[in-house]
Amino acid sequence: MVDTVKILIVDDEPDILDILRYNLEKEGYKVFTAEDGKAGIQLAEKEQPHLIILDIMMPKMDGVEVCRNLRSKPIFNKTIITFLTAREEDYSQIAALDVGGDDYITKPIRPRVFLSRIKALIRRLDRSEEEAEANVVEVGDLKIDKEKVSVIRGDEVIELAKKEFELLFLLVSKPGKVFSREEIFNKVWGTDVIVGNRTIDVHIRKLREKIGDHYIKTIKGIGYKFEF
Amino acid sequence: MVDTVKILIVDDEPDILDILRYNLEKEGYKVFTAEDGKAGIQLAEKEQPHLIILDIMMPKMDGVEVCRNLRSKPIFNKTIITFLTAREEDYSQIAALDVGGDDYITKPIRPRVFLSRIKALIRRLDRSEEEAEANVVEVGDLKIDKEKVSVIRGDEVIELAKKEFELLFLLVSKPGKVFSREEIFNKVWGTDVIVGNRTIDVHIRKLREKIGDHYIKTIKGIGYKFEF
DNA sequence: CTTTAGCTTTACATATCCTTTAAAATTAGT
DNA sequence: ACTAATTTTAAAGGATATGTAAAGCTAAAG
Repeated sequence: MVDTVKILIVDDEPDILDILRYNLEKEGYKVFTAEDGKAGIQLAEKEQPHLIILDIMMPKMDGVEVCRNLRSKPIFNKTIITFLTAREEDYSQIAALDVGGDDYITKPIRPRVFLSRIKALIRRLDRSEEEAEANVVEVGDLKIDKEKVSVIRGDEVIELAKKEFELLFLLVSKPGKVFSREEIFNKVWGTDVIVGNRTIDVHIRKLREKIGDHYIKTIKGIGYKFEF
Repeated sequence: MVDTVKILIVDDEPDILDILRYNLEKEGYKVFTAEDGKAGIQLAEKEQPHLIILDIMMPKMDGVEVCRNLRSKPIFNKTIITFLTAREEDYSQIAALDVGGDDYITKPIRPRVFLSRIKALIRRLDRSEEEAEANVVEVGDLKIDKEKVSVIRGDEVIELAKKEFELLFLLVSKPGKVFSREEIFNKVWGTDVIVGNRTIDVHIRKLREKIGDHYIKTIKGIGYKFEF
């Protein structure tokens, strides 16, 4: 369990910073704020917050760019990053998906909704730190056994290699969600390793070979998703 | 949300029953215990607990058998069943999952770990409401899910190609607003790409084909708008 | 030292999506 | 109602991302 959760907000509008800070501090979070991307990155490096909220539309360096910058550094591999975006502003939210954001929240901000959203994200953080995650995750007719690094379908046990397993586990963590290649690289390989861009495909292929074709679907130009 | 969670423990060692009961009751769960499989099944039928913890190694009827028996009855379809197993006996864990177990917990039991594990399982009970807050934009009878890069109408999932999705997303971002061709080009294709001027029309066509004709309206000589 | 398993790279085949084309249909203006 | 402008539509072409088999590499196991 994390005792005090540190949250960094980066937004060029002071009003937004104020209102978010007020709400988050009321819930007991430790809040840091920055008014532009550059300052945000510096502050993130200094404080290493658990969660970072980035406004997408900012002068100079926009949120997507900040995210890409952060995600390129190993320290921020596991940091939860969420975007703030006005619905009308721009549809550039699409780009945010490719960059490895965990979530996005649309303005106008409704404090109650906002908080419950943030809490859901924090829960995820707690869960991954908890020493006792479940050994078995079930999706559709597959049972995924973390301890055994294997998958069970019906009464058949399928042994997976480590990378294969991690890849599958990532996809399964949010069934239906499309994971971009960039996100997969960041989360499975980590940003400090550089591998050729066909590597993912080959692993996907082996996975499909082992567990069956229909679970993992390709979304051309975007990435892969798991469905059952 | 379930108010009082009922947990049934079946184990032939009274010491284990006591220690688990103590820990679970401390957390506010209602605990039932049985010392052999047969009694366990009877109690399960009477109390219909939310979660059942089965020791694998028991004289007479072992945990796997109990689980198989329970799972054959429709009432226990949704019940969460987890096994207690000594770390050495690997094979039985697999067997346990085959038979419809949801998870297994390895002995020796560490109370803190055990409890957080149980809590994780309990969370599954409530998950449907908890995770419900997906990130979708609803317009009319369409639900547009960015994470899944798909559109849902009724119970039908419509998969869109990347450009189609981006185009639709742009139009939907301001329902009613008329987007000029130029604007669409700039936002969806970007200013550095040059494509022929019929390209948009064709994409619009495919969109209409997939989601239905009436959402996207042509404003001749100007552009397109989304309405519902 | 040899073998093996897992991961990555390479190189070519394939499929899907995007774009273009051109004829048909629609709309607006006179 | 006729003409010109604009959009719709079907079909074909092309580009690019992905699929796939095979081989190379590396580190751990025997």
